[in-house]
Amino acid sequence: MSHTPAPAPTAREAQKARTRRALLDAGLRLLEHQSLSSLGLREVTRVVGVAPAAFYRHFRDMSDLGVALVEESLGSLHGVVQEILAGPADEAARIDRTVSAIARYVREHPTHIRFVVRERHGGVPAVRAAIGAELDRFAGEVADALAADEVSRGWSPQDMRMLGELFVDHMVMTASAFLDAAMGEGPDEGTVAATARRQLQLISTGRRHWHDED
Amino acid sequence: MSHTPAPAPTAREAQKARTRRALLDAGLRLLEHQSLSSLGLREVTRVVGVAPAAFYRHFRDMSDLGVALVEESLGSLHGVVQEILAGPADEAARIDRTVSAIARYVREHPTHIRFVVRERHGGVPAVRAAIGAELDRFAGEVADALAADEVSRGWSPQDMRMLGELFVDHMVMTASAFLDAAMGEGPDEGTVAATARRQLQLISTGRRHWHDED
DNA sequence: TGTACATCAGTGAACGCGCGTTCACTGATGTAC
DNA sequence: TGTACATCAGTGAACGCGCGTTCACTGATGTAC
Repeated sequence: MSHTPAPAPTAREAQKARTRRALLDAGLRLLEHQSLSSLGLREVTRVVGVAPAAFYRHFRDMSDLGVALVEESLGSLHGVVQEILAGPADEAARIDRTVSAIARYVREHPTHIRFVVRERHGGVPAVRAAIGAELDRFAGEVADALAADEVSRGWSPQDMRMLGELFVDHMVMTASAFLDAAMGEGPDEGTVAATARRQLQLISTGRRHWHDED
Repeated sequence: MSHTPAPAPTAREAQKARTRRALLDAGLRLLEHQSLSSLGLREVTRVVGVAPAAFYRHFRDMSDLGVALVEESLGSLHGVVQEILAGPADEAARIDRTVSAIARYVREHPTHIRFVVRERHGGVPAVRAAIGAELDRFAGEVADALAADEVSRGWSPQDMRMLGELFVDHMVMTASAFLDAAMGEGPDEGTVAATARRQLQLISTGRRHWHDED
C-alpha cells in the first residue's frame, strides 16, 4: 500500500526522537498532580535530565507540548471508540463492550485520560481547542456508526449527532469516574461500572422508543 | 424564625468584608482566562489595589480562596437546581424549564460556571473535592425530587441515584456548552438549547419505558 | 576506506523578573470607664 | 461626652528563589568526495 521508501532514521534522528518522547512522558507524569498552565519547562527538563534550553529543540513552549500530548492521548482513546463501534451492534453486547473498554483504557492509560479530562476545560486555549475538535470528530464517528442500527431508522442527522455527543460526553465522564475510583476517590470501580451500564441502558431504552409518540 | 440578635457589623468588619469580596471578584475575573493553579496571589491583590500581604488577612492561600469561590459558585447553581425541581413535574415543562434556567444562569453568572467547569477536574485537590461533594449533593436532591414522579414507581434507590447523576452531569455539560456559545466558540446558543432539549427528551423517554421489558 | 567539512542536539552560564512569605509598622476604628 | 488604651486591616520593604529565554559553545554524527 504505502510507497514511503523506508524512513531510514539516522542515529541522530533516533536520539532526538528518544529525548522528545522523554519530554512527553515527563510532562504526562507531572500533569497527574497539576494542570498544564502551572507546569514549568524547567520542571520537565529536570525530570528528563537535560538542560532547560534543550526543550526548545523539540517544542516552542509548554502549550506546544500540550498539543502534542492531546494528539497522543486522544489517539489512544480513538482506538477505544473504534473498538466499541466495531463489534456486534446488539444493544446489551455494545453496552458491556463500552464499559469494559473504558475500564481497560483507564487501567492502561491513566495519565492520558487524566490529561484529557483536566485540560478539556483548562486554561490553555490551544490545548482546549485541540481536545474539543477531536471529541467532536469522535461524536461524528459515533453518530455515523449508530445510524446504521435498525433502531435508528427515521432519525434525523441532527438527532444522530446529538446522540453521538451524548455518548462521547458520557464516555469521558465514565472514564473520569473510573480514574477517580482507581485513585481511591469516590465510588469503587464496580459501582462506577454498574452506574455507567445503567445509564447507557436508560439512553438505549430512550433510543428504542424515540419515535413511539410520533 | 431566626433569633440571631442582629449581627451589628462594625465599620471595620464592613470594610474587611468589602475587601474580601473584592479579592473574590478579582479572582473570579482573572480565572476566566487561566486556571486556579496558575493564578498568583500578587495578581489578585494588584487588581484589587491592596498590598500583597493584605491577602493573608482573608485567605491562607490561593487554594483557600478557591474553596470560597466554590461555595459561592455552587450556591448560585443550587438555586437553578431548585428552580427546575420546584415547578410542575410535567415532562415537557420540566425540560423547557431546565434548559432555559441553565441558559439564564450562564448569562447571569458566566464566571461562576466557567470556574466550576474548569476546576471540577483541575489541579487543586481541595477545590476539586469541594466541587465534587457539592455536585454529589445536587445529584441526591435531584434523585429525591424525581422519585416523587409517577413514572418513577418501582425504581430502586440506586437507579434514582444514577438518574440524578446523569441529570447533574448533563446540566454541567450544557452550561459549559452555553458558555462556549456565549464566547463565540462552538455552536450558537440556539443549537446548544435544541441539542440539550433533545437529549433530555431521550433520557425522559428512556425513563418512561424503563420497566417495559421486565 | 579515509579525510575534510557541515550539521545540529544538547550544554551551561547568564539575564532580568515576578513570585510567596516575613516582619515591624501605622493609623483608623472600637471599647471601657 | 471625653479620654486612654486595645485591636487589627492594611502597608511597604525586604528576602531568597525558580522561572523562561538568550547565547556562544561543544562534540558526536552525517555527508561529500
